[in-house]
Amino acid sequence: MSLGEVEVSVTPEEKFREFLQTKNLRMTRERATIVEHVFSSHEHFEAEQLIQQLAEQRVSRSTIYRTLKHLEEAGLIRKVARQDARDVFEHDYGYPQHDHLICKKCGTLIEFHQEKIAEVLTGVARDHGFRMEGHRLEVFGLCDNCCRPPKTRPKKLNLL
Amino acid sequence: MSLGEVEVSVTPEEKFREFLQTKNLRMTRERATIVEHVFSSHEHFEAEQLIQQLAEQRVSRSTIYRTLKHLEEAGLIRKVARQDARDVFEHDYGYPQHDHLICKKCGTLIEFHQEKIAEVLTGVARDHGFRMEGHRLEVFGLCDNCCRPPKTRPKKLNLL
DNA sequence: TTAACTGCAAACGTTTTGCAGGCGG
DNA sequence: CCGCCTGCAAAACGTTTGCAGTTAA
Repeated sequence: MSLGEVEVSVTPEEKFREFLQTKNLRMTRERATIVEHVFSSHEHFEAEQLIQQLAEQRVSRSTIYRTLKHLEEAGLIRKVARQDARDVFEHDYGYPQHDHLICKKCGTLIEFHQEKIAEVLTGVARDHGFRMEGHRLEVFGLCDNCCRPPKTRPKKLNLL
Repeated sequence: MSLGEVEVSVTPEEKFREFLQTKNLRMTRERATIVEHVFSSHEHFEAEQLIQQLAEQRVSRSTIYRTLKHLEEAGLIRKVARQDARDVFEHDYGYPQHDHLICKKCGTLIEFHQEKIAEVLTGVARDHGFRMEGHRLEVFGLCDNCCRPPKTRPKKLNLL
């Protein structure tokens, strides 16, 4: 998306395979299908979407949930937000660190990057003897579009 | 807690009553009981805790969930995190703005305040034409205690 | 060969809802 | 009084799990 990509030496599939090996787990057709699909675009996604999109490739609901867990543990994806009652994921591997503005009205996720935030958090963690491993920052509000309601610009001299 | 309190002119109960009026809702015994209980301490809490603690005061599960929604809409409380599968709430009214370090091991929530974060976010929002209303920042990692595993400091010259 | 994997359906835990009676303003 | 409120039990929701057959290594 807008933030560009990070140079990576290993494909997500390979990285996942390496992770699986360290855990004595196996690369299966289903897992390969899921990683490939997930990393075929940089969109945010939810479990339910994958389930529907991968149904015709014969990947079951359970396998998708189970694999998402592994992908998260492998550091390939991460939960970025919660919308309605569902977890929203995105790539964590091969994608620069960033956070999100979340429109309460239309649900759009706008990515942004601000070095300062990580800096501040590093300091805070140090002050508390906290070993920081990551963070999730959700900024709520109204996006540019939803701010100005009268999108329906009434053509002058209509009825009346 | 550690961050002190904010000077407020209106009690939470009063503020809630005002909110209810603007929405044509009513202050009932159950709602009063809940607000009072929630604001009797500054602890983080979950719905289930309230349900158990207020059972003897005859407040039902449904009423608690329904009231939590109202309290959140009224700006009296906010969701600060999700632990296991449950939402964690805290006071939003009469309590200074802050964020949390969350220990992945013991679940402790450590509050911290950093002016810089709000500043940065204000700038980011402006740049995106985003009308910011609030944010939720969860910093994951290991707390001071859980960092150093050998808490069981073996007394020198014990066995052996 | 064997331990990990899969799909299915049933189970789960939290949160929501329909309903019939109760009560605040 | 009217319309919002409550408790109850059942439903809904996303997610997890037990199981018996399947498959990677």
